[in-house]
Amino acid sequence: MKGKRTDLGNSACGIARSLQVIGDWWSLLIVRDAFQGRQRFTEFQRNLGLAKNILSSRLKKLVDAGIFTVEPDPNSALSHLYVLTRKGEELCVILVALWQWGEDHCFETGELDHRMVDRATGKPLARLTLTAQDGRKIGPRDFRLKARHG
Amino acid sequence: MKGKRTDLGNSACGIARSLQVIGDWWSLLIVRDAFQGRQRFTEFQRNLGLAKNILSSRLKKLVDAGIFTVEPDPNSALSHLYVLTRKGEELCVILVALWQWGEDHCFETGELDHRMVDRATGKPLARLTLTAQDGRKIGPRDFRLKARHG
DNA sequence: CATATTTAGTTTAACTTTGCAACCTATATC
DNA sequence: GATATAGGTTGCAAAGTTAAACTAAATATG
Repeated sequence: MKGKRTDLGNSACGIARSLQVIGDWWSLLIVRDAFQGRQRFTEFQRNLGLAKNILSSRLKKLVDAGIFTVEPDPNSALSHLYVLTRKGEELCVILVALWQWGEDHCFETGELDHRMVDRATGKPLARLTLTAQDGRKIGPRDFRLKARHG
Repeated sequence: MKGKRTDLGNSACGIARSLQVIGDWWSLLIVRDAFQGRQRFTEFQRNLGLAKNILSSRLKKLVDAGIFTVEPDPNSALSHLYVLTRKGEELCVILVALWQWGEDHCFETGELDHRMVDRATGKPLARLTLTAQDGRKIGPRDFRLKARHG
């Protein structure tokens, strides 16, 4: 069996499992657009500029994975809406983590003209930081994976 | 120009910029392995089981992007070490966000046998949560993108 | 010293996935 | 009835992935 993308869906690693679902090239960008209020096939397609067959297959995969549900569109009988589930909404942490890292490391100074802000106050979100159970902030080398039983 | 992957590197979106760098199928898994202490080509290759040419091109891209530096191996003149830079270490937040989401949504109950723990205490990390500047925890619908100047 | 092994790749050939354009179907609107 | 819109499907070309073979240098072994 050659040329086939490795299946990470049975890995013991939570990161690999997540990537199996949302690690495709367009998936997280579709979810990002959904957070910005887009709901229809055509809205995603126009905004992202990806081919319709790819969008179709990604949406199918995301619906199968329980990240979107398909709802009827109250305004149009031939259109339907892709609505984020709870599982999909919880991807917000990953999106913000990606945004903050990109903001820090992937723009020239002054190049970035948007901010991720609190809807209530319009002020930027606080930075996501790794935190221990007791509330201590911890650094990038202060965590590890631990087997549960022995 | 057909069949070519869209370049997200000039997008105004921080998420798209991040994905341009670390959105490839294997890149974040290589970084994950680096956090677990792996440093050599062969260690990555054996552990991840990916083809060597793919590992070679991913490592090249990650070095170019400033996520790894190549250092000489003090124990072997023909081996060298891939060492995470500061920029690479700051991906920890993204990895933990992916881990926690995967832990919640991508395993059957009892299937997951590892935990992401604080190295000092051995206890699981606190959950990453979106937080406003004043410390309020906010939900998945309480943030948005805002243009910086008008 | 000669041979074998290890490390870190590169090259090649077969195969899979992605991407674009063009086409299709069903409903709605003029 | 003609046209537009939403949401696809199909066919083909390009790019990505794989395993396996091959290089080349450094080290280990006999």
